[in-house]
Amino acid sequence: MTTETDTAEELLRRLEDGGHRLTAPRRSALAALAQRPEGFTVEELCREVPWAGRATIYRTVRLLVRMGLVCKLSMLDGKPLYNLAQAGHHHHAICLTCGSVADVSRCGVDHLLENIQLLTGSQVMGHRLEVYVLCASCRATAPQR
Amino acid sequence: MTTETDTAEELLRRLEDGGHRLTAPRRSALAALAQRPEGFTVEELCREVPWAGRATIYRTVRLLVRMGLVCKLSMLDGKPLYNLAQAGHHHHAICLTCGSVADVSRCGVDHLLENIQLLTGSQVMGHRLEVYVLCASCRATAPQR
DNA sequence: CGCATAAATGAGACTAGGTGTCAACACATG
DNA sequence: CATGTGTTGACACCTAGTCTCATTTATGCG
Ligand SMILES: [Zn+2]
Ligand SMILES: [Zn+2]
Ligand SMILES: [Zn+2]
Ligand SMILES: [Zn+2]
Repeated sequence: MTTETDTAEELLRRLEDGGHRLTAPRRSALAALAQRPEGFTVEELCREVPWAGRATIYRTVRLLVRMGLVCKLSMLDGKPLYNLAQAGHHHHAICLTCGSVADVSRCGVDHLLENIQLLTGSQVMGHRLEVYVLCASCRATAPQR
Repeated sequence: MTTETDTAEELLRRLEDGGHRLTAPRRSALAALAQRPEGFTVEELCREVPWAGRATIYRTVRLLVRMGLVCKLSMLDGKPLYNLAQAGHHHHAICLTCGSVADVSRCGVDHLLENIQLLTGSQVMGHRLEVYVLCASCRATAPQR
């Protein structure tokens, strides 16, 4: 299985492959980030790596998002949340109670997008789908009342 | 056909029905809002009704969102955009060029949501689907290069 | 109508989330 | 070693939004 350290190493490798330098602040940010499979905010990272500049952390996360290594998603109220990206196009099932994020790989909206294109004459450029759930373990600990 | 004034009147009526007072700032905010079928930001409303307090405008929009009369949606970068709600559950096709918002009533993701529920054991509580498009008129004026 | 009172307002402080600037620094390369 | 590009961090600044609290106002009741 993949450990958090492996994940951080992998991210570092990808950064390097992309022609980016592996600096101390980046290593720390990636290490902190890799330990949070449940999703994170940039401010949380800043608090976990206080000796690195806030702007640097934001720049690092933005870089990772642009490289497709991290996803920026949107909670129901619009608040942003980040998480490590799985490969390829996917959507997110976010638990409203514990905040865990499950990636949903199979995209079932292609048909809807085609319809929109046909009906409105518009060209679909992108889409965002977030599903807000009560995850299995949260259902177990706090059953439906 | 429905004019902007009709729209504002309708919103006022809905507010009143909900037990809310019809104050001058609310009337102005609704009037401004009704003139923007293409979607708006709260800051824009504030600029259009400068003699009403900023907090009041935010409170009014929040009220309308909670009453389901206005939708808060999310651009690709996460920036919020508001628009008048059509009836019932729907999604949004947002033009990246002109910012117009087309409501998409028929929801095609039910099947996907069912799958998520079955596969992960989680209970789907809500979802958000935004489609980013190049609308028909924007395609016409700035054709695909 | 007049009044009580709860709802609503507005000024302004505050927060989260994020970008832009710029001088200083770190490296790699010739 | 010189030079140039990538990166950093302090800090100012921005949008979006909430909170407080003293003051005002809409509305229902007598
Ligand atoms: Zn959960
Ligand atoms: Zn998709
Ligand atoms: Zn358009
Ligand atoms: Zn839907």
